[in-house]
Amino acid sequence: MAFTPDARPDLPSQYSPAEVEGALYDTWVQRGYFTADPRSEKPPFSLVIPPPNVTGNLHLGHALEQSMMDALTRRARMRGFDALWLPGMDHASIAVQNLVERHLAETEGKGRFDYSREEFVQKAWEWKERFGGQILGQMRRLGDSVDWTRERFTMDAGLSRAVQTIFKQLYDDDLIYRAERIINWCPRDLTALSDIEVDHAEESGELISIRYGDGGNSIVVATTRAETMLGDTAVAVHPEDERYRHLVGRTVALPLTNREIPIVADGHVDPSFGTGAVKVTPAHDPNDFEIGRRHDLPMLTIMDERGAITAPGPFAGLDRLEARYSIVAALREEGRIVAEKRPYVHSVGHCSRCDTVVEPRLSLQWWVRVERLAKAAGDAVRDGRVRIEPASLAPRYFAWVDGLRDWCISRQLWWGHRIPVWYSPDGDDVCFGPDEQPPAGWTQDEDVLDTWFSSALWPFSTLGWPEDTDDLRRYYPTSVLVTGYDILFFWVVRMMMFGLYAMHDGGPEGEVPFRTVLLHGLVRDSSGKKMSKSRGNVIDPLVWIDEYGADAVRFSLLQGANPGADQAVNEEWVVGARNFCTKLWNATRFAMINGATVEGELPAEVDGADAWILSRLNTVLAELDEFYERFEFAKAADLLYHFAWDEVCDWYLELAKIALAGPRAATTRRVLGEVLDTLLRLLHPMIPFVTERLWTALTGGESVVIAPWPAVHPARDDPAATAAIVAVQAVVGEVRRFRSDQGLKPAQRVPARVTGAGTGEAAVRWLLRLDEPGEAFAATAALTTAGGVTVELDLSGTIDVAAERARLAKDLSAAQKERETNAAKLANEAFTAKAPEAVIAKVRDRLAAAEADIERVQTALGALASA
RNA sequence: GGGCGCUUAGCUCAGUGGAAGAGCACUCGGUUUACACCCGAGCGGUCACUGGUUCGAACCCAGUAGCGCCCACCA
Repeated sequence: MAFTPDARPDLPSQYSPAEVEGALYDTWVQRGYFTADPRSEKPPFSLVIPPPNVTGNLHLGHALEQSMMDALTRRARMRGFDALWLPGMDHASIAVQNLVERHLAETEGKGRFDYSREEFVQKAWEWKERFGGQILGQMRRLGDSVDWTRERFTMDAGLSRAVQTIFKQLYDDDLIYRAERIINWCPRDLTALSDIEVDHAEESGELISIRYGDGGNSIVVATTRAETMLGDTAVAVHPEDERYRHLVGRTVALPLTNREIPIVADGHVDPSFGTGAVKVTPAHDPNDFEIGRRHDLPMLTIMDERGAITAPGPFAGLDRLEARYSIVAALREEGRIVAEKRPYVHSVGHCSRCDTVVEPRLSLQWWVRVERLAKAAGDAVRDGRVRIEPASLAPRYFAWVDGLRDWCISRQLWWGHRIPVWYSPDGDDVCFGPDEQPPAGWTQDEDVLDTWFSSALWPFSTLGWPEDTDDLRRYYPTSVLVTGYDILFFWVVRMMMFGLYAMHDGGPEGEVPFRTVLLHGLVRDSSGKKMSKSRGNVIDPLVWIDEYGADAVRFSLLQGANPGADQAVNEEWVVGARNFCTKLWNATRFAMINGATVEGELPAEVDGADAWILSRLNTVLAELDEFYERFEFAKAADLLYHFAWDEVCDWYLELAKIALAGPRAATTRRVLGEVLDTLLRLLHPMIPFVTERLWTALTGGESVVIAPWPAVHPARDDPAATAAIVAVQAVVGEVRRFRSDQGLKPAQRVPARVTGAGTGEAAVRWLLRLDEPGEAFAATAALTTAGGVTVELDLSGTIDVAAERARLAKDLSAAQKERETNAAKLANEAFTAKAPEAVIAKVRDRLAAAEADIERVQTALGALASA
């Protein structure tokens, strides 16, 4: 079978991603492909990037998230939407402040308070300029089709204006207030933290039982935090606890101090825990704070903001931990320690940023009153205005919004949005909007806002809010939000609350920030462990991009992206994805060498492999669209991988080699062009670079970025052609297996008679290296398949009778087992009475097939015996 | 303490009522003119365990064991 190359490919023989990716990306941006146009006739499709923190580098989780978003955006663009993917970064208040502090300590040997606030903030801006650029560069390397003309930063002028505006609205609506409560305090970062910025970990500590008071007036309390006893202002017992009823209302002497504290009855106390009596430290424990409020107890702060004891006496100045040991020792000396349980495992809160043990602390802070906002956020999902994908994660969302407590939004930090409240010299406080000027002599609140406060505005602040802009009208609500399930509480809930509050659409309730929330899982290492610096298993996506190309990294991540599920990654998968790109490269080269074209209409008369592959294209496209609608990236990637490799490359291109040498070569060239053109478009959202390079070379078109998404052509469905190819595949598979079992070298040509293959005979002969039967032809083996194709081979003198007999015996026993299984089912009256007709028919077919198989194998065994 | 999820081939994972799947790894064969980053052929699983429902269970129900995650004011 000979064919003559009639065209030189415009493609080198090897693909080098590094050489083309950067240039392609720059061209896309220059040509404005990624720039959305609010005046466009096209329907809008929009999404905002979860703004990466300006803390340094992107990790594989970002790469996964952005690969998903880019695939969605690029596909929408190809489908004719005016697609906007809005990029940007988050100032990450506490995280960046910590990094800048560490950086300054290392480089200049100074602490935060060695700088003025202005100097420090300036240093943080320098940090942002330096590392923010790095992140944007990584996004370019990955190929993100973001609209750079709309890039935003949470601390830029427009977003700062949005922050101040909504703060004032909430303040005026009495949804922001200032109050003294117990908050989570980080003694290292010297700031308040919200509940979700505290990580709890089981730790082994000690449970110390201490006798308060003496004689008949004594009571034993148990504590893990003996040092806080200096701030005790009561002992609480359960109101119905008979053991202590007589003590309620009396006082006991607090050891190591000369204070008398009351014994109160409170329902919060669990009589079955410990001694059933609990010490009450209202200023240093959230529970005790509540008890204190109910019983009007004094709130005694005994520690400073760094966790050192301030209560006067021998312990003053000691750190909380030192104080604990000293106080226990002192109590022991006084004989007040009744019991010590060590180790005692309990949960301890840590600062999620610096891991310091958090100190509950009575403090004056700003709060968002969340009840009404959280209700609206919950209802929007409950009534279907927002869809959470996968739906199995919705309960987590509800559990959160339905139990949300007021949100502490003030932070004692410098890097962030300063709280827009000013104090008069008399101490009055007034909130000012962005266009208002506080009177001279007033001073602004020192605190900044929780970084999630500005993040919560991201879907509309980035589009111009509070101004009534074209972008805002057109792109809000955004189409979909893609983020990790671990960010559901931090970010998604808050965007819902603020979006519904701020984005009024004439109705009583605002418009949702997005239609769908798509939650992805975490990227883990190859053995399923979480990536972390301390484990040393963090992988920099750039390293893999350098080695295998951005497409390979993207595709391997998407291959593992099952909705809501974590995924383990390892380098071998990236290698596999790289190999896939190479495969596409070579397939396209092959097509071009052989004159594949996209010029002109497809011929009306198409048959054989050409008809089959066009028919398959329809099916694949329909399945692919279905997977995309359900955000099944892994399945979409798998579908295209197998279609491209197994069907297009392994079968269609091989079969095309025959057609290209025959009278229908022109048709096949056109179909080859059509198939690769379509395949490359379908793959482009996932692997943009290699598809762009190949598609432009193949078609001469401007760019696949702006090429239309392929359509299903019902007229190309061809069940007959499909059945014919399936029959060829079946017999080819069977004979290949036979040849392999017989130890025939692949190149060994064998005389054979082929019957029942129709026009597929040439293909069967080509693929199996079969010669025409000569005059001395004597069939020594016959293979028939379900498609009705028979191949008789002449292996005179070379056949390994024993090997083939063993093989056939194995087939026979499998077929017999199959026959028995299905016959038994049909003999079962319960089955035939209750099973659906389709299932029964299937079993009948299988029985018939098994019987045919048995006959075929027995015939073959007979032929073998006479050979 | 409460809630949720997982357990399928050596590894990482699909499959949620009608014949056990993929990728990688492994074995054998290959200088077939797009591709060895390749081609062809294979090996490999009582679907954690025990019971139940059903004509039929990897899939539904109950329980057991192991692993993981989330929430929580475990003094």
